[in-house]
Amino acid sequence: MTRVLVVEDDPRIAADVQRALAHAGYVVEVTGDGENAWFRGDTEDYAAIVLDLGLPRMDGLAILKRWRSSDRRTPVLILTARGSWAERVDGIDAGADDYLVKPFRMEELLARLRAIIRRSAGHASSMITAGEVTVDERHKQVSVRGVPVTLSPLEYRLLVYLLLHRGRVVSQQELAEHTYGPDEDHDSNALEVLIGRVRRKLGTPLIETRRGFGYFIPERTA
Amino acid sequence: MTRVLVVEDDPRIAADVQRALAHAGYVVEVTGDGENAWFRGDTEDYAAIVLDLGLPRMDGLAILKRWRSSDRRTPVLILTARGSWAERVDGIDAGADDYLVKPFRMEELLARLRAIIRRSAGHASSMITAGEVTVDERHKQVSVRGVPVTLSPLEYRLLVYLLLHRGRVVSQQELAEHTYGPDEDHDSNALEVLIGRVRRKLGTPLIETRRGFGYFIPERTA
DNA sequence: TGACCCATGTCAGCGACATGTCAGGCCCTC
DNA sequence: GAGGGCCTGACATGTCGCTGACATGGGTCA
Repeated sequence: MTRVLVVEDDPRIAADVQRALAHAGYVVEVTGDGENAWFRGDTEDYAAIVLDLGLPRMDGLAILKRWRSSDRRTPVLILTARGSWAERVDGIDAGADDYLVKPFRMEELLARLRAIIRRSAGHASSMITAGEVTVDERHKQVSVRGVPVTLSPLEYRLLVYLLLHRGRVVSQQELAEHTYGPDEDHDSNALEVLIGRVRRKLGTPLIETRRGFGYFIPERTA
Repeated sequence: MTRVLVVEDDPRIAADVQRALAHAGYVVEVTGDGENAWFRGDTEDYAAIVLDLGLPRMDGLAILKRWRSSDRRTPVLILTARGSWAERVDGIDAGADDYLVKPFRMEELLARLRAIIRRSAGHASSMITAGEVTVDERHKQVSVRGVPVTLSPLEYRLLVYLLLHRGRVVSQQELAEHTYGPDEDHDSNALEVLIGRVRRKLGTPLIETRRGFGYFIPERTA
């Protein structure tokens, strides 16, 4: 099963692409909204993302940069109306894996998509491990020393984000943004409570507190 | 000797397909007339049938349904100009074994034809099993511990999708998209009701709920 | 045509769980 | 040792998913 996210606000193109991809055997999800796209790309697990530049609400390049800066390495294929060289460079710089100018032939989209998925196949693993804790993205399940632990959606998202950024201190604000979504006000201590619950469920010291800076999961745990 | 019937009224396409199939070693018969196609499919014995929708005199889907309702199980590959999801679903529901959108590459037609012929040769590749539940995709039949269970079309589609993706958590949104088709409004709890009905009919715990994540069928069931 | 049947959607209520809020306590830091 | 950052338990509220009952609507058969 191969899931692909299509981010495109023109409904006609979106429908065409969706049909072609579905027919090629992908499981396709479509969104035309930038915020939504960013959030899904950040929290869900896709084999690849087809990203239109020029979206309402949030620019495609901005979304891509945010994914990359938070370490989501899902391969991204950019679509753009204009084919200017500068824009192409911007896209590649922002971390796109390939680039396609509209209008394009559907076969070409399919070919390029296959290519970037194949290329990325060597990297992606859906298991994340740190210390005694293992996260299985396919099952959305966490285990400690092999024993399954049930986390709620928010707890899960928080833990995965910290794990993806292990070896680095993650500030409360950053963590909140990636757990709850963007532009959520947070003056409360909900995040601290959440951290506490995750710690208790894991039952093993994993998430460290860096007083005044944020939270931290060590890179190598013996 | 492998006979294939091609039902296609566009003479150019018909000629192309005939040439390609003949070249691939099939014995090819062509007709562009719906009545005639139905009659031959009903009385002759083909390894497979390539069926264009949108024929004069008798609609392709209607032909297919008549064959199926009189128990002709010859594998059918549908051709259609439009690739709408609804149409695809209709085709599959009517008993088509596969589906191809025009324009298509001849290699793809050949590959899919080989696939449905091989599948129909009696191999179990169209059987899905998980735990005590078995689904025979060819005959669209579900049984639990060998006892047949009757599912409605929607229930069946939902179950098959979950089974095809067993070992992975499938979100409600994804499941709804593949059960009802894309761009359907989804504010109701119809999907939950459907899940409930499938569970009751199966009578055995198979579909697990991952609260907040989606539904899940385990990969290996003892 | 009318009487039924089946598939499906809708709704309301329930129970369980998820999450936010708050208050008090701990502990590090200066 | 005072203050602020962080933790934790208890509680309140919200949300999710399940279920039974009913409504609807398309098909079928006499």
